[in-house]
Amino acid sequence: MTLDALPLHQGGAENLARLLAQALLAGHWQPGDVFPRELDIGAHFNVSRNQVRNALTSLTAAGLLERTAGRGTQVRDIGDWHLLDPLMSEWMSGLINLDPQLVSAIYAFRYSAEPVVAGLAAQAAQAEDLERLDNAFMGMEKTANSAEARADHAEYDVAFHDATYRASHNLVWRQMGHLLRPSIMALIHRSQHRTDTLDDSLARHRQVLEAIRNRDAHAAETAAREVLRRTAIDLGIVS
Amino acid sequence: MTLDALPLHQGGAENLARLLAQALLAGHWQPGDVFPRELDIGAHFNVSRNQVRNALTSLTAAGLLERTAGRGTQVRDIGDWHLLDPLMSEWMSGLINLDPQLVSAIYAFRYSAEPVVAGLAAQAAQAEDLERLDNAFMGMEKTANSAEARADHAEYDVAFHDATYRASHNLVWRQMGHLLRPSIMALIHRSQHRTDTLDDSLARHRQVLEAIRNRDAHAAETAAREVLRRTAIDLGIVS
DNA sequence: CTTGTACAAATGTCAGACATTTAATAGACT
DNA sequence: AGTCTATTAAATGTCTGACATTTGTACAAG
Repeated sequence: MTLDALPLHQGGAENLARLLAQALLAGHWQPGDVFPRELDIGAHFNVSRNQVRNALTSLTAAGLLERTAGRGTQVRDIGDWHLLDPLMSEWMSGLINLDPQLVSAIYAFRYSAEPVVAGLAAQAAQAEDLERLDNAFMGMEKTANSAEARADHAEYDVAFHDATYRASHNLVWRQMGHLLRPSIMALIHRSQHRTDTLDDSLARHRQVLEAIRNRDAHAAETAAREVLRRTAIDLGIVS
Repeated sequence: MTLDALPLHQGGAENLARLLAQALLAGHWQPGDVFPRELDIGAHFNVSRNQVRNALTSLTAAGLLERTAGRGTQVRDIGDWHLLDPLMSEWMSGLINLDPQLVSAIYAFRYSAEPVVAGLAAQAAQAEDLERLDNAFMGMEKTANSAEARADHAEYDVAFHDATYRASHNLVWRQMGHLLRPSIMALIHRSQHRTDTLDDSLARHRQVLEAIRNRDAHAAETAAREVLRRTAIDLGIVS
């Protein structure tokens, strides 16, 4: 893999890190591949070696690369990537073509975790949490039937899940929800959205909301599982 | 707060970052305080400005600091810290006096998450996973009855939980297990360890191991919950 | 065939100058 | 007196070139 396929970069050093990270996340390099040298990267994008080093430092901190003096830079195995690193989270936002292995791993995690979170939310939710969930759900309803509001619909969908994590009133789960934001967004963007599937998705979200409002932890778990089953169908993981 | 109270630093730039981070985690600076300038830090520790900048870059990435050109470096609010950042995890290891609020939040998270993880492990564990769990458990047994092997016992305990997360064969859960390592270690160190409670703890861990070996997801969930109930008692959260 | 040496290539580090951003200050005009 | 503007100082951000250190390789001596 060479740098030629990458789009031209413009802006600060953060953009360079983002650009390279997204190429890695999309699977343009295989684990074990040697990464281009600092000077080559700098020459290709016409930036100083400093900026290249700053960008590579970020990628290394996120576990994407391994650098050793004299040997060069290598792409690390996916298992070593720091998926929960906020940097990673930021880079994944806006990225549509995720590595399929990542997509299924993130989906599997959410399928196991979100029912628990919804259950906790049913026990711990307060008035302001319910308000957040309500707003997000109403936004989803409002934007369901127009094609041009699709981006807004995705935002409300993410906001709904974020509000669920937040309603658990646990610091760790709340961080998880924040970190998963872009992943959830990516999953939503990969989903097929026809009119009938959207109606079904809305109905399942509504059941989560109602269960949390009724403080019924068991029902919330079940409903959250149903939402994710719908997601699996839309993703093409199952039919 | 000045730098004078900090121990002298020796070694690479990583040590400097660790030193400053642990000072922050110990509460030596209050949120909103201005952090010393690059040149002052460099002069105090007798290192180049480059090393200081590298260290501060790490702390900024972890959400501990906020730096703006011209204004200086500020300590961010605790709510903005990236608790799940691998860097943070590394810096927390070795710190014993965790914030009580943090302890209970982490315990609550584990109580909700680990049963699910154990269930996944029962479904997905392979031969090598069982071997890791076996080794960790046998280590726990071997070090249970001697006071001087207490540190080793804690290591095996942590290894057991890490192996459980790993056996789930999910990339995200595996990362969680890795990130929770120092937190789990801190919880173990806070626990009371008398002989009878240790026997009870061992018995409950054994049931998790057996359930995973028998591929019984439901039993694994229940057993994991029992292990954490024991932990809660040892922590003094419940009696 | 092994070992040692020299060399090349890559990342790591340093020092200094300069750029940019921000806040404070002094001064001029109304 | 008050307010706007220009200047200055202080901090972080960036660039550049040189040098240090680590690693892999080629080659020759034993």
